[in-house]
Amino acid sequence: VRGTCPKCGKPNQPGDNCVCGAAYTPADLIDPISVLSGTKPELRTAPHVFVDLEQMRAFLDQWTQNTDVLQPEVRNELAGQFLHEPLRPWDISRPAPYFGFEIPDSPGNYWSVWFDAPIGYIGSTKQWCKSNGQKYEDWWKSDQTELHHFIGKDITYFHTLFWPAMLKIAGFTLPTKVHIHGFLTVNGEKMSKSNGTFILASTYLKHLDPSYLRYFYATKLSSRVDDLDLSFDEFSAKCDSDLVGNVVNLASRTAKFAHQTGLAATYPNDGGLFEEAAKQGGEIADAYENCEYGKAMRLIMECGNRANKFIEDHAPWTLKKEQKLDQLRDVCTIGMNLFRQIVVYLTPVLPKLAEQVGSLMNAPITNWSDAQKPLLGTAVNEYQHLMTRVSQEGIKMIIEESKEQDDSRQTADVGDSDETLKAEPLVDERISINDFTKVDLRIARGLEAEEVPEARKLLRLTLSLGGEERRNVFAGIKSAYDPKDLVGRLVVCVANLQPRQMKFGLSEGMVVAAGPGGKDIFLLAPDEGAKPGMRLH
RNA sequence: CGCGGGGUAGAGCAGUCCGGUAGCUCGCGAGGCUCAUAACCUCGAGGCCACAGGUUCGAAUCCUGUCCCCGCCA
Repeated sequence: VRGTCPKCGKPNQPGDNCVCGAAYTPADLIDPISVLSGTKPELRTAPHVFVDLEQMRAFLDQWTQNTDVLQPEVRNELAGQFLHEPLRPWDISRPAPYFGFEIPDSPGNYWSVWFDAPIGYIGSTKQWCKSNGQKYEDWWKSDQTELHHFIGKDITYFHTLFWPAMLKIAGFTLPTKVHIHGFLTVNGEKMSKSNGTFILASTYLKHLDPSYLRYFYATKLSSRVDDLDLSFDEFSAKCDSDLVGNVVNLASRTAKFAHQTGLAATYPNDGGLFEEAAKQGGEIADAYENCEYGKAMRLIMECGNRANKFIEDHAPWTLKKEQKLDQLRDVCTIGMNLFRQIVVYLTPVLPKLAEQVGSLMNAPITNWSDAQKPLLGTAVNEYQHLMTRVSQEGIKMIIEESKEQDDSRQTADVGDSDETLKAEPLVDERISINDFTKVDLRIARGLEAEEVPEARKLLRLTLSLGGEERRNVFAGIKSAYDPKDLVGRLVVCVANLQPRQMKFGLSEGMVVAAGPGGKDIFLLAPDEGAKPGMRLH
């Protein structure tokens, strides 16, 4: 809705604010016009259901301001933005048409998504408990439970005001912490389909290893609500230099030798490097715990720098040339252990790498404390690249492919096979439009459905074509459909088929379905909105 | 004066709570090494820490004011 600003009189302003700085509601606009239809919107009234949040004032003040469940900037924002004046009643209903659940004592109204969506957190726990022999109350009504929400900043107040108020009043476990992240931009801009930066995870996965993205995000994330930019140049540079050039390079430089020498039985003198990195374990763990992932990555990379310098200084390649095999084994034992230690620290971010290193060194990484003690006296398997540099080709493909998903020129290239055509070739003979219109195809609703016990394939259906119009139909879909799933649903039927007497009764039509048969029979169903009796054209 | 956040080398950031030689990664320049995936190591250039005042022996850090950017307003 656009219209004339009620404050300064400037025409063609949006429904909520004007370039003059005024903020208002669409109803305040002078001469409002719908930008879609060009017509004047009409004002309607409808009953809504509200939660009187202000009644939770004392709790919300205390919970948001005097605990550490929220990040400081979020706490401040709530104090200045919402809590400095009486909380407005929260409108939790939406009139039909809406999705979700109708409000039992307010027919025609549905729960607003942010009223019922968080309840899904409880619902999913309940579902999990059901299949794991537990009770959801033991989680959601327990002071033993730690409840952490990780959310984007756009849904801050749902999770910091509305949701805790709901939990509080219902006597449920309150969040231990609400961790709020900023938005993700790509190459410095809002994600956009036309720029190819609206990237689906599935598109990314087709071309690049998820390890890169996981690591990159980790280096950029802190406990603060900062936005995060996925710049592909920085992304490649970071992954190449940190993961390939620093971390994995350690194994690249020593594993080949270590494969020949094995690891020493006692840990050689490394000038305190392992010890130093082991001591940092606590600091790194704290950084993870506090969601300071960037800091954790920085600390870990420092370990890598020190280790690479150690290799440089002790030149295993020279030892190899001079056949000083004991020394070579010692240097490689150190190099591999410093490497493994780093991989342990990276496990939360790079689980796949941890797994690979586990099998490379014949000792799975299973625990944080694996970084505290060197691995000794074992063999090292033949080294293969653990990670490669980020493929620029892959990035290009991701962007290209994302562009193709642009709304304005939709294409679907999902690689459908031609098996179906081989099974049933296209018909060569052409028919006229008149031939086609002779077939009276109608939307029908299943009213009754039952198995025909004596028949191998048949179900008997009663279909409604709207009003009192009924058809008794035998359909060969017994192998694919349960009768109770057909009652109430819409199908497509041939309404003017010559009735035919069968052994089990009179069949007065046909239900159309696709597929070769057996379990693979697929009834046709219309899109939302179709009604029984509508004809197919 | 609506509210919140931010302004530190070309880029991305740390350091700011608890004042004491301005740091990391990438990029750039020079050299080294050659085990490693154009990798690694050393050295260097590059910053009046947005601006202006104040407090202090000492301020990126504390205080006040100004400018600019970003986000939010159920």
